Amino acid sequence: MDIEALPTKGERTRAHIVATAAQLFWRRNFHGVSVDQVADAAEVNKATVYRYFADKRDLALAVVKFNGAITLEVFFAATFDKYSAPQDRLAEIYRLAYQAHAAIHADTGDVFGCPMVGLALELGQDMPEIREEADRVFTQVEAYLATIARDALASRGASGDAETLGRTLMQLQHGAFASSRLSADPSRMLDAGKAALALIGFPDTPILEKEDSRP
Amino acid sequence: MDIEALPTKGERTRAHIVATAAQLFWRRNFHGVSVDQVADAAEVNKATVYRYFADKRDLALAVVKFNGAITLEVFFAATFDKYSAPQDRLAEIYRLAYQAHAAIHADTGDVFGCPMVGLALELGQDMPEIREEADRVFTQVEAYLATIARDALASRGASGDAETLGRTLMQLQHGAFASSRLSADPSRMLDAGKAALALIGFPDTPILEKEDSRP
Amino acid sequence: MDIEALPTKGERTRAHIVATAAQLFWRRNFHGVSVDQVADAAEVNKATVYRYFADKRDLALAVVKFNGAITLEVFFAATFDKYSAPQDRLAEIYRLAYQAHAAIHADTGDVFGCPMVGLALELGQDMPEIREEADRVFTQVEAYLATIARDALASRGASGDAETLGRTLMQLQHGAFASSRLSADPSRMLDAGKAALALIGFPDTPILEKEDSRP
Amino acid sequence: MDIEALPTKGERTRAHIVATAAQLFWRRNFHGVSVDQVADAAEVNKATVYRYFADKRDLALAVVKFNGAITLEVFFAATFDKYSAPQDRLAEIYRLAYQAHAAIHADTGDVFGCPMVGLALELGQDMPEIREEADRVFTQVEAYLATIARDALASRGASGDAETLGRTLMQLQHGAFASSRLSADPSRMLDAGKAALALIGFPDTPILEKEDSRP
DNA sequence: GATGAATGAGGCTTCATTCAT
DNA sequence: CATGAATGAAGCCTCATTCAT
Repeated sequence: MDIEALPTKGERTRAHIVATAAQLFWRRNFHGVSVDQVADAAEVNKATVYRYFADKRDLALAVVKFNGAITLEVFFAATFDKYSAPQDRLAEIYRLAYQAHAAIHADTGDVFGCPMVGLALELGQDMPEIREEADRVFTQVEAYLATIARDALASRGASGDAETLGRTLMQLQHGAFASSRLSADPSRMLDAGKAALALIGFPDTPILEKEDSRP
Repeated sequence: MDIEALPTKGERTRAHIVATAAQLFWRRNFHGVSVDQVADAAEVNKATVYRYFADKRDLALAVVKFNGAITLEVFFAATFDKYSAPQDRLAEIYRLAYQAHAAIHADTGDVFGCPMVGLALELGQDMPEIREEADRVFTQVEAYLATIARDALASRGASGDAETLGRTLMQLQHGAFASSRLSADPSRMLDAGKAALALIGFPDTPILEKEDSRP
Repeated sequence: MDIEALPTKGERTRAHIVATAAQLFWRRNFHGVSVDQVADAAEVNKATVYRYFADKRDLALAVVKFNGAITLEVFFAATFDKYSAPQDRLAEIYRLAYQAHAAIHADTGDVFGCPMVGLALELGQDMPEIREEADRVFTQVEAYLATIARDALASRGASGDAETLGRTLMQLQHGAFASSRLSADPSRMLDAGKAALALIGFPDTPILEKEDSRP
Repeated sequence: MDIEALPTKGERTRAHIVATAAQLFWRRNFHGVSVDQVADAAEVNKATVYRYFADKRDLALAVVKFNGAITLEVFFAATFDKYSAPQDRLAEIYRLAYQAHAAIHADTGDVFGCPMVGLALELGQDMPEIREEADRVFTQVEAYLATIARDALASRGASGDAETLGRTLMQLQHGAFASSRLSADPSRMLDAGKAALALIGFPDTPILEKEDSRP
């Protein structure tokens, strides 16, 4: 993640290209961004892009892996380190997602949804590796959410299938990204977050500090 | 919907092109299909496509409208005509979605997810009309689902916010399509269906005929 | 051959592109000419080239076929129509080859050799069809030369194997083109012509009218 | 020729690159081989190639010189040392050429013809030095063949122009390579060898050990 | 009115070559 | 000195779109 810390110049260049492409693909999709634009944005020559990636699709795969790593590390692992109560963890995850989207929305007026799903839907048929990579990431997401579910059931002394609930939470998370993007409204993320907290039996956990102050 | 029934030849040709493009865009995305391929598949000359649609994006918009109409009519309106109990309606909606995906999966080995979301994510940034059209459709979907929620709450004598529940059901439906496609596994649709039925308080409603045999 | 006479506009365009490319590939080789240059020289858009040829190599194959047809028709069939004595036919063939090369040499200072062999050597490993097409043409050339050999043996009442002699004449013809090009000297064609006429037993047949006037 | 014997490491590296490139250019042509591939095959860094050669074309020129040296030394000088009778010398030359091609054909299924002519035809227009270098080599080849012709005429007590015959033999040799490559059939070399031996008046000299058994 | 033919713009990719360590 | 890294210039090809019959 920390590009500066990479040992060789080549690895730094590669990581810089991936991070740049991730931004562009997220905002304008795979087909909406040319390799020229990636190279320009990354301030490298186009041939340098091809030194590190076999082709544009290979770059997309690297971007999906990059996004997957961020998702798992920044959204889940860090949250799990920071909080231990399941409702706090789930609230934090939605809070982070909401804040990220709200910031971008304030900046651009748009909501870009989940960058992995975007790429996987656009390229999945053409490039099964991308779909599979995304699937692998979401299997891990599901495991994190199942842990939250398990802990929540335990803390409430309730019985239930944590794996099934984990899957539902994961699907609801997909829906949160999709409906936020389709409606261009980041607050859909909060709706989903509340529903998710209700699903694990903690309906009143706040996600934002003063969130219910709006009419 | 019934192309044969349209009054003029022009309308039939146009509808035929839309239906053909809808299939192709669904399976191979907008950028994965050329206008040539649409014309070939529809067995019309390419210039004929441009007689009915200003450009390829205009065709995509027509496809989203077409898909929206099918969704609302075939999936929701028809289901509401056929069933009146909320749990039966919800089960039928997921049953239809599952069956459609399972058939395509058996045929192609792939799962293509929601065709509107696919196009909207691919073109949304470029073409706000498409995103807005999809949003409009899902607002109606949400209304149907809120009706189901309202009826379910009423039939159970339970209190709760049907609109909020409708939104959750709609987001879960998005998640069902997304995770089915990402995992290439239509049975994710059933997982979501069960969760949805549980959400409206009818957890034991079967979606398929003999699926409720617990081990 | 007569482009004007082709029935459809498309066929005329295609034939015009082939003829243009044949010139360019002959003078500057396959890799020395870009598709842009072919399109410019033919005064059509580059995409028009790709309407008629799958790719640049497919164009090269068409050029080899075109050159083969010219060789067989203009050099051999026409000569066989015009003359009946074997020595006259052989002399005419070398005369035509010499004159063509001498004219180009006077014009450009260069000698370009056999256009089929040029393309076949440049692309043969990559594209067996081209090598095979050229081989097919030279099998027919060999048959024409075997006929000359047979007639020559018969007219001299000599015995010998016309097929073997035909092959030698064909190989000598290859050598004539090669050594003319390597030395940039069209008169090597005359050297080979004289040797060929000697091989069929008519060593004193003149190829050019006053050719031995030079010191 | 013997790379190991070269005095300095630089000379050895250079010679090694040339020999490697000669193989690659022979089999896949000049434009079919990238400098990267040459460097990889020679197991040197690409910049090392540019240390020894101004550019890729300069490397090609070195390759032609290398091939010319081999041709003159291995094929002609060595043969002239080994045999003194003209028919033996000519037979040996074709034997060597045939054996080399037959071995490669057995190995790869392909016949690659004369490596100098290949490069000269591909680059001749672009790089006159290459054409001229090849021409220089073939002038020497022609001289060797004229010596054979002269000796053959003398040993048969026949009169005739040895220079002219030498040129014919040289052209026939070109034809032998060309038609072998175009037909992908090394035995064309033997056909030409027999014709060459007939031309110098020794038609029954065998090229291979047991090939003269007539049916 | 429908279609074969044509086009301009731009995308992806590769290559020979040079730089900087 | 040798090498990993970088680059500019093209080349091939495709696509959405329009023209002309």
